[in-house]
This record gives sequence, C-alpha cells and structure tokens, in this order.
Amino acid sequence: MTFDDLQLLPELLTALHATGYESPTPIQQQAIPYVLDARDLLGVAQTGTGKTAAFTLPLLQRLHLSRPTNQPSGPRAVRSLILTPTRELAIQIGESFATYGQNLKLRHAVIFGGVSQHPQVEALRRGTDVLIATPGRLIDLINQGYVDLKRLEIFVLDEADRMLDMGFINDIRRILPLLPKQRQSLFFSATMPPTIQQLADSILRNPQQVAVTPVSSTAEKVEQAVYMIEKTDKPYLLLEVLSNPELRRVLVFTRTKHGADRVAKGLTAKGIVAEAIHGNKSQNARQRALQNFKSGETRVLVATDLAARGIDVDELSHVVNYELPNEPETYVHRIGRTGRAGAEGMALSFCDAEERAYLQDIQRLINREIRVVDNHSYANNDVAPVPLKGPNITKPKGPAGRPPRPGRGGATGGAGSKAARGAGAGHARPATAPRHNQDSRSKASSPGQSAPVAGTGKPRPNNNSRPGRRRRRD
DNA sequence: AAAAAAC
Repeated sequence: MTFDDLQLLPELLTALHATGYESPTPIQQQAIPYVLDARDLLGVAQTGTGKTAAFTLPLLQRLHLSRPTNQPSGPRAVRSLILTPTRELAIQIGESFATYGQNLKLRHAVIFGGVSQHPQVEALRRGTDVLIATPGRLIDLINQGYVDLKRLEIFVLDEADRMLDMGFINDIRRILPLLPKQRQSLFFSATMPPTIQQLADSILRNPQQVAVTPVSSTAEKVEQAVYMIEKTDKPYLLLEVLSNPELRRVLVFTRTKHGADRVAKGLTAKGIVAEAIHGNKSQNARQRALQNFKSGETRVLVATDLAARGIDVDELSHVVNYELPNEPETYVHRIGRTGRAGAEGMALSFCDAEERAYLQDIQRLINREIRVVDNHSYANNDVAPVPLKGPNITKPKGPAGRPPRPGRGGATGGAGSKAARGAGAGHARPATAPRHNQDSRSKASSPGQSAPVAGTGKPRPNNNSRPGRRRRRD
C-alpha cells in the first residue's frame, strides 16, 4: 500500500514524495480514512508509529477543503487545536505541519512556555488555521484574550496518558468547555487505563478506534544488551562504549538532571562532543541542544526522561541507558527512540547492583531476557545476571506507599527459566555492533588510562547492596 | 525520588 491509495490531495502527496515517504505505517493506513471522513478517532498508539503524520495529513486536507473561499479580511480563525504534553513535542508537530503543508496555504502556530510570548501572540494576531500548544501557555494566552476557539473544527489530544501523568487533567478540563460542541476530535494515547478511557468518552462522539503495536512490542525491533557493572565504573564503560565509531549518534539517558549535566561535562572533557538536555535548562538551550544533535553537530545527547518519549531523531544509532529507569514502561519509551522507520537501532543498558530489580521489571514487561555483555573491561561478576522468571519484586499495581516485599512470591506462572546470559554465541558478540561485525569491538581504553566521565557515586561493597529491594515510592 | 509544565 502507498500513500497514493489513501485519497490524499496531490499537494500532500507531493510533499510526502519530497520527504521520501512512500508507504503509510499501520496507524496511518487505519486512521487517515476515518479522519478524512470527519469521524472522531480513538488512537491507541505511541509516537514512533507514525502517529503524528496520521493526524497531520488528513487534518491539513480537511482544513484545506473547508477553508472559506472568500476569506474575510480579518485574521483567520483557529480551526484546529492540537494539545501535547511537552514543548519539544509541540515543536516537532509544528515541523510536521510545515513539512506536509508546504504546498497548501494554511498557517500553523506553535505556542508553549519557557520562551517569550510575544512572537506567539503576534502569530495569533496574524491569524492561524492550526494551533499547536502545551496546556499551560495556551491557558495563559486564553486568559489574556489572545486565543479564540469558537471557530474550531478539529481538536487533537496527543499523548493523553502522558498528559494525565503530568497533571494536565485540570488544564484539559478548563479548555474543553471553550471548544464548540460541534467538532471533530482525535484522541491519542499509548495506553488505555480506565481514567484515560473516561476522558476519551467525555471528549469523543461515536469514535472509530484504531490500535497499533502495544507499548511493549516496540522493544522487539530494537536490539538490546545490558552490561552488569559497578556504579563507579559506569563513566569508564561509557567512554569505552563510545570509543566505537559505530555509535554515530547516541542518546544517553540518566535518571536525574544533575546526572545528565555531569555525564555531558565528563564526556566533553574527554573530547567527545556531547550536550545535555533536561528541564532545568532554558528553553532556548533545550532547543539548541536538540537541534545540534539532530543536525549531527553533537554526537552524544545526554538526557533525562524529558527526551524519553516522542523525540524523533533520524539515524539515531544507539540509546544508552546510563541509569535504568524505575518505571519499566520508560525503558520501552527510551529505546523506542532508536530503530525507527526501519533503521537498525540498538539499546545498551548499564545495570549496577542497585538496579537489578528494575532490570527484572523491564524484562518482565517486554517478556524477554536482555542479552548480557560479559566480555567488557568492567564486567562485574558480583552483579549477577537477572533471570526473567524470578521472584516478584514489585507488586504490579500495588497500593502506593508500601514497599514491596523482596524475595517472596513465586513467579506469576509461566514456563521455566533460561539463564539470562543467553545461549550460544549471542553473548560473546560485541554489544556495540547492531548486527554482524564480530570484530568491530572497540579497542577499549583500560581503566587505568582514562579518567572517569563523571563520578556518580561512591564505591559500595556488594554485600551492602540490596538488589531485591525496591525503594519506597509514595 | 525524578521528571515534565505558566508567569
């Protein structure tokens, strides 16, 4: 199937061909006809599935066709609103409109916080057909009287589950009554728990439902490996791993903003072009860092989970989990940044003794064992591999505030346990080569030669660590 | 405990 089969306008097809896209992804195949047909849509999909184009293309087409022929002399009204949780996603969606709408005479504006509102207000004054916004700044500008949504035709709520996670539910509730009842609504979410379903029910009318690849299955497309390692060796291992030129464009995830800064600084000190991106940076610095990374100026971007979802970088060869996330879903989102659009991608994770429980949760979620690399310079034999079927370490949806009991509770049914080290030649293969290339392993810098990228903690005797224990969350 | 988002 090609885009030509989707009844899209020639202007859109030309733009698509210019960008090199030929065949629609599953969500595009399913969603575009419904949206063109003015139906409400419930899309269960995460970014990376082609979701943005799935609504951008038909939305542009509908707006183009419904555009008043005798355009009044005043500024054009906002006819479509797209709400999205993070500023970077808003910008990215704006770029998508610019690309696909290049041959149409429609305007779009992107509004979000952290930057001066004046250019955004100016864009609204001039008039825009499409408004892409994060909730806070949108409400801000609505309150100041700069946004009129009375002529709205199409409303898109993107990443609804993330919106709720981030506490945007009240903002959404304030915006909804400002929209005309008579409208088309598109609702996208990666997951569909009851609260999200309720929100969807309150927004959509007689929706068509479209679902593609549940979150956990994207993990199957990305080759994954894990290094069992001491926490204090992570800076050295990162240098070793990055000494392999196959890691052309690398996104490194840390758990904290401070950690992201430290790692980026340490890499820079070692002559590796790296930048950090996180929520404590100014919006300008965030955009600059992302831009430099996308353009290839920066080889390594060190990020918090700000960049875990949605950020779309072409030719991202590797994701490195310098620290494992405690939410297993976050792991899936992180590694989903690579291996996109059919490209090869690889995810490398550094797991210290304290993170074993997280690794186990991750393996349970993706329902497979992650290959352990045991031939690297810093292999820590005291950090035992983590079998897929082990004792339940976290209560799946347990009541908050109570630390789960370690070491108790049997495996929740299921077949026997393979050793995590994997069978056959798999584990002897270098972790940094996505497919073949047995001999491409880097000349590792030895521990004595290189200074650490960043000290992330004090050495800790292993018998003090409590791998089975997960920290209290409340 | 961390992260994101309005001023």
